[in-house]
Amino acid sequence: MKDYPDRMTPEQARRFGEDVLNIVSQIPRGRVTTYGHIAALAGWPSHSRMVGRTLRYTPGAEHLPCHRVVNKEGRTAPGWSRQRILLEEEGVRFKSNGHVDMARHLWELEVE
DNA sequence: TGCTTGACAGAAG
DNA sequence: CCTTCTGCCAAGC
Repeated sequence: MKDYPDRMTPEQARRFGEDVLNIVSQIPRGRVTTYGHIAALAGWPSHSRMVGRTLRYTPGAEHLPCHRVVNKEGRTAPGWSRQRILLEEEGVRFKSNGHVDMARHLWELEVE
């Protein structure tokens, strides 16, 4: 019974970061995916917040399609209004409440 | 060592 | 629909 959370070793953290960037680079144009999905694919389902941290603070993430990552409700990143513009330029539709129409654009990488 | 901060998620009101 | 709270967990201070 773990009454304490698993902690990432430096090696696991490094690997996690790689996987996150790797997955983000595969999001197709005009589609979006979520922080939670990426975290789960990387093997750390409870680390959705770490995905956001990685994208924001990792140098080099800017030239990846990180604007295609939104939260589960289709909300864009707080304080990054340009994200919406970038998505709309790819044809992503937003609902009247300002959220991405997830039913239409959600993309999930399949694993065999 | 302890408290605060988030590019999150889910539940509650 | 929106706000607020709790759980989450690495980073900052």
